[in-house]
Amino acid sequence: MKVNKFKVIFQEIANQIKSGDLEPNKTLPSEHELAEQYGTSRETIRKALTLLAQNGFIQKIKGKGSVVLDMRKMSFPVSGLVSFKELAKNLGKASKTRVHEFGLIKADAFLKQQLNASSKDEIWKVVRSREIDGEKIILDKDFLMKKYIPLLTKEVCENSIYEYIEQDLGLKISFAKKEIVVEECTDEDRGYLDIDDFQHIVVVKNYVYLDDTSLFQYTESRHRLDKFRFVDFARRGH
Amino acid sequence: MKVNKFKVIFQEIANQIKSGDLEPNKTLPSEHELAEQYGTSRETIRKALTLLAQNGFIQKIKGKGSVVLDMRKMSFPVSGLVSFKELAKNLGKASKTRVHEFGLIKADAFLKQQLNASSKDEIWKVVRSREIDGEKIILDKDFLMKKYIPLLTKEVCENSIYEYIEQDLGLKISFAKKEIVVEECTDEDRGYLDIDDFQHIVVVKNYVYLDDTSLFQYTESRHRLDKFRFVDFARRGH
DNA sequence: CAGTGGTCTAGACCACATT
DNA sequence: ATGTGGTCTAGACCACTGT
Repeated sequence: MKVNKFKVIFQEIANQIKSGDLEPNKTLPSEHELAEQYGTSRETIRKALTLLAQNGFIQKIKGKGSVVLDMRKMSFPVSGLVSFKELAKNLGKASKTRVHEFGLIKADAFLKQQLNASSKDEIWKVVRSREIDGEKIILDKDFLMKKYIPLLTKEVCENSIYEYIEQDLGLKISFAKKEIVVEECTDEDRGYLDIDDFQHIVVVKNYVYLDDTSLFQYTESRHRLDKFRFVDFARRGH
Repeated sequence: MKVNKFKVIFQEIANQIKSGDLEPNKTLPSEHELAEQYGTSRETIRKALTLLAQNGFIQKIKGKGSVVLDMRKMSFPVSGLVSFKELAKNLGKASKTRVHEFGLIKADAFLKQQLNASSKDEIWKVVRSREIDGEKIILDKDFLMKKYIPLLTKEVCENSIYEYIEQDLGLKISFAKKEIVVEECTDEDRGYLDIDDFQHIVVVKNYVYLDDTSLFQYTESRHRLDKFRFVDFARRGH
């Protein structure tokens, strides 16, 4: 495993903040002091602190120092690019995944557009429902290019597709375009989820790319209205 | 105005990508070449490229180079921390703002919690509707601490509160916690917006902080279901 | 092999806040 | 005046990709 000093320092300080070991509204040691403590150069410390600032852990104030932000008020952002398994683990709730559809299909017009696929591309289609605290509230529809994922099994889909792709296939999931909209419920939604009387459903559309910029997955994550929650930390671009 | 080499380089390359001058899927000149071109050190070039990567303009690939991503497919993220005026300008649509409520109030229980306010804190309350293409579809409810914004006028609210805060007051809006949920429509929503038959409304809650980490604003931006759209660019686990 | 980006260093100068 | 973070430099070594 590759070690990066600045990532290690980022993690250590992040953990100290999460555990409350470093208290909100207090300042960290100065960059100079940290450089001495960790036996690195100041620029390396600065890379770690930049990561902390980007993730909402600290605020750097010129002339003063790096102030620890109150993460409780932040109720941590899960906005990025996380699999359901990782998310459920963070939430610490009982969750259950059911695979309703699983197989290889040809790209139709819709998928050709979403995935930049050609007519002869084969695509894995997976439909899964997610049950949290006894209610089926999320429907995940995944479409993965066979070109990049040659083999997929139902067992993998019951666990975590991302875990399989990253750990077993050694591919690197890198970035995604994410879009959140509200649509009318479909019969499919009503069939697989506990929709109650809701007429609409929140749809999170993801276009997911690998390391080498190839688009390999299109995903629709359909959330029951009342259970949807998206938390983000944003900085203002100056 | 302060000039930062790496920000200038970031802007220049970003503009070249936006204009199509630099084509998608081609690589930028190497960091070494760019350093020569701009007459800077390589680390400075790297800061600019890091910004480009974080904002979805390029993908850096070890051993190969920095590949220009296809921003058309990305249909520009407006996820961050932007005022409605900035957003409307980006969209290029006809928009109109109406101020329905404007005044100073005392912090009630709800606001005390949202803004960490005490009983004697005074708070500006502003309620505005936003009309786009002839339809009133967004209701913005703003609460600002008088402690940080001593004076506010109706005219400012009709233009842009952020512009006033940043340009006239010289305060720096720095970061925000953002939360997106769906709620049931209130009578207030129906009164000020063209809600049609929708039962629910998308609510974006913002807790906005200044430069010195003080929480100065709580905002609810209430969007009609069918017109809501949130686009984001996300990178996986740094 | 040469060329690329990734990490790290030791030092410099600046702008800002506090004393 | 001192200490803080912000920017920038010139160079080093590494890991990865292509030929």
